[in-house]
Amino acid sequence: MDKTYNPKDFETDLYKTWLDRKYFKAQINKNKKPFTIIMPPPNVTSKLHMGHAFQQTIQDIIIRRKRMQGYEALWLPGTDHAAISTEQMVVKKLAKEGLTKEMLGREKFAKVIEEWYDEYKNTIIDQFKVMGFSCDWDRLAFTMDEQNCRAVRWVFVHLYKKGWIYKGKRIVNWCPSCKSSISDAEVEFKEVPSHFWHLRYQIEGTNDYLELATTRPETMLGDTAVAVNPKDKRYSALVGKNVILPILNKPIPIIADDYVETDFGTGVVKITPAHDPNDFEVGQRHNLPVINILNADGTMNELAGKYAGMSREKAREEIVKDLEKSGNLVKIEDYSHNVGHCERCKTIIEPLVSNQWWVKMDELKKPAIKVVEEDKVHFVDEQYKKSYLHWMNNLKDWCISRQVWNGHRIPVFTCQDCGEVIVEMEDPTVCPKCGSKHLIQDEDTLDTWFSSALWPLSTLGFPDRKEDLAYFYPTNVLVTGREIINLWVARMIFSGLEYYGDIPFRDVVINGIVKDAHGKKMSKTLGNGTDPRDVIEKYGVDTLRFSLFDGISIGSDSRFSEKKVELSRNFLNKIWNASKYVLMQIEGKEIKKVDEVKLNLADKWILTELNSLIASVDKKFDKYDIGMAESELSDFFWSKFCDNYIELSKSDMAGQNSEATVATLLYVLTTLLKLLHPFIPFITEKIYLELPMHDESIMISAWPVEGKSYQKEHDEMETIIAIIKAIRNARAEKGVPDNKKIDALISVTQNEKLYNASREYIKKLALLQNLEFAGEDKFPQESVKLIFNDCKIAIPLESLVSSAEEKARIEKEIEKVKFEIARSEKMLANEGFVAKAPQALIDKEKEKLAKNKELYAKLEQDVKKYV
RNA sequence: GGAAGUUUAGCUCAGCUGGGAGAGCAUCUGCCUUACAAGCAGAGGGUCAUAGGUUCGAGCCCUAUAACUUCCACCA
Repeated sequence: MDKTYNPKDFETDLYKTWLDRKYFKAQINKNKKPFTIIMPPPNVTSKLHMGHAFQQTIQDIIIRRKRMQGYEALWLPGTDHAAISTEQMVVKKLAKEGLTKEMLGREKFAKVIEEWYDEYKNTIIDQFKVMGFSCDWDRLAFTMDEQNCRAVRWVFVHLYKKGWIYKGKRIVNWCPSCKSSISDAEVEFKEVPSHFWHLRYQIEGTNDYLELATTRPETMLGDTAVAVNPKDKRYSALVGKNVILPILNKPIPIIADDYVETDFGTGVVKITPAHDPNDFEVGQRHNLPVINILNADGTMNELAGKYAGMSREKAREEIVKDLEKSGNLVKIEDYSHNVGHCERCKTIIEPLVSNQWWVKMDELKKPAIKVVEEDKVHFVDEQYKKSYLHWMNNLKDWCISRQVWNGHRIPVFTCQDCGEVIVEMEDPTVCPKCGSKHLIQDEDTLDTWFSSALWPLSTLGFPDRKEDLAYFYPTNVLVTGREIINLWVARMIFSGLEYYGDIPFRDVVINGIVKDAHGKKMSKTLGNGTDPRDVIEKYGVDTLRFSLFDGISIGSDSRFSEKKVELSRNFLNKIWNASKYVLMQIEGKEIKKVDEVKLNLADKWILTELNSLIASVDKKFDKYDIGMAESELSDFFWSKFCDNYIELSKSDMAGQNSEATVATLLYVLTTLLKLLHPFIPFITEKIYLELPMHDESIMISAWPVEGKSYQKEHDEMETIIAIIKAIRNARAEKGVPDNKKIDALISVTQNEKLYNASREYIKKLALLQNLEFAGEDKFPQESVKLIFNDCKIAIPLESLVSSAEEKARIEKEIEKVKFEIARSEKMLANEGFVAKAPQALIDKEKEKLAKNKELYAKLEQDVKKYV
């Protein structure tokens, strides 16, 4: 083994070996239980960032443990085609060459997109491989691959025939920059400082005016009514009359509708059905005309008269000016309000009426609500269950058409001759009704989430192959971010239920966000992100992986800092060195198993500790509490194994029974490496392969289970460790430097055998030259005396200890014990406590009291000698 | 506007169905002890956000308040 830990030397090679030996492969195996995770597909064009490193490593940790536990563990990877953002990037690239997608036409454009995907497809995957992810790469899927296209087509046809997909005019969120509709879930609301423009519309046939306020004055061109609340007495006489719309000088009706609040603004609302979702509904109720005044790119259209062709911003300016000129602008107030922005390009969303494809949600959502209510799909963090249900219960129909070219094209064909609409699995060549060959496919493509919703199904072969589905589906756990619970998780749930008849996954783990050292979200624009690739370059993959999980809970946001990376590096270095030490100790020795040797006290202690560790780590894993599992492992490794056991074992190695120590060292180290393997796969494999008695790889070795425990010896060893600590403490307090070995005397009142067996442990760890057994009468006056329940220890320190000092020290000790006794007595004297506290607790308290009283008596006796 | 989460040592966070406040880092002290100075040993450091309440007993349960974070809705 190399002298220093240098991950660069072996990480890449080990991964190659795992790939060559096909350890990540999973296939139907009737002798094993399956355990499946489908990877949330990153965008094809993305590069590894901290979010991926964190979220995907969670899955790798889970799947590696399950594989070791003997499950047929499948982690199925894939990438997403990210239709709109890719299209935007490609369009931008084309623009540099002076081209537009229209110049290329649909077919050629699709080719350019494909080339783009081909170019980027492997970058993210390669980086996932560097991370050590144990995915079954042979199953690598893509949301635009053939299987997905088949699944999308099947589902579209299925829903269409059921009558759950329909085309309809509705208000959509229109992004003038993407030139497409986007779903509600893709709109981000941000508080924007703006104004309230107070306008006045003249009441027809009078010189009176109605005053109303608006945040979007330019939409007045599309006004087809003004509305008041039917109960509002101020205006009730006016309902049914008309007002004159300024600029256009045309009459529009005054209507009454409950939607208007009497106490907000002036209680009068202008109604623009084409450009506001609420106004649209009001318009429907009152049969108002719908006047769309915008083009797809956000400029004003021909219905805007003299403003046609202006941008919406420019039009607003001009209209306000004109209203002011005509005296119809009453005042302008500052007003800050929430404005919808496109999640992708941050452009302000323009609500407008258009003809789109929709999925009816009323029936789809019902079973999807039920399975979550009944915890068949279990949100590991309960709070997300609530928010999921809230969202689902208020779910409206889903707008699935997008006006971009990239993506799954809507498979609806219309016969140009007879108007027949054809929706089938295969593209039609002739109209089945009239035989015409004049068929035209719908121009739109589907929302990316339409295909993502089918991900757990399509990746396993839906709708064609059923064997993998039968074995690996439902998958066990989905690990994803909270921002896509509604966009994605919810849609996978109703999709799985409707199209395959079963839930897509049992557990949903929502992971937090990795923030920077100051708790700020890592973002490209702020430039505060740490690039995981830099960390890997400098410290290796294991270090990065480890640093992401140390002491965090995966559901809450965590902070990442180089400091944490260094701490992780230190721990991995510790593992390396401890392993090096173990290898040195066992070299050339005959190696037996722990159940074949006569174990020493320290061996029994660490084996017992190890058993509780295994139990506790398993428990944490099963709760997906993997950050805590990791810290517990590193605590154990560093403090219990290295600082305690290895140090204790040094004296046993020098003694008669070193074969037990050798066996225990190897067994404990091997077990710890296995437990740590899911977190840090490379270093654990590297060391594992250096150890004797290993299998062909740690990643396919058996996950540890609890062995035999030795509670009595364990507790005895704990006593000895406490004594060692007390001596060390006394040394430090008296200023004895560690490089000075001293002598000590021990007087044992009971369990002499234990102290005989532990003498070397105490000497070695408390840095003693000699530890003599002697009667208390032999204790020199000038010494530090430590009193325990079954022994007393004297450390003669000559000039370092004066009687007065030592007396003061013991008196301090007495005070402490007195305090303890008082505390116990007070508790036990409390009638309420004795009456209501659990018996076990009362007994424990009584026992403590007795022990402390005994100790107190001894200390009192001792302190008298100093009078 | 509605909801959720967080608030514990200087920093990052643990703290189980209520039963003596924990770890790591940082700080201070002593050690290059033959695996490791990226290390070892020891020490100091907290009114558990605030105010009430329930209880024999509250970091934990209840109510209110404050600060930060997030999600949902989108009233012109």
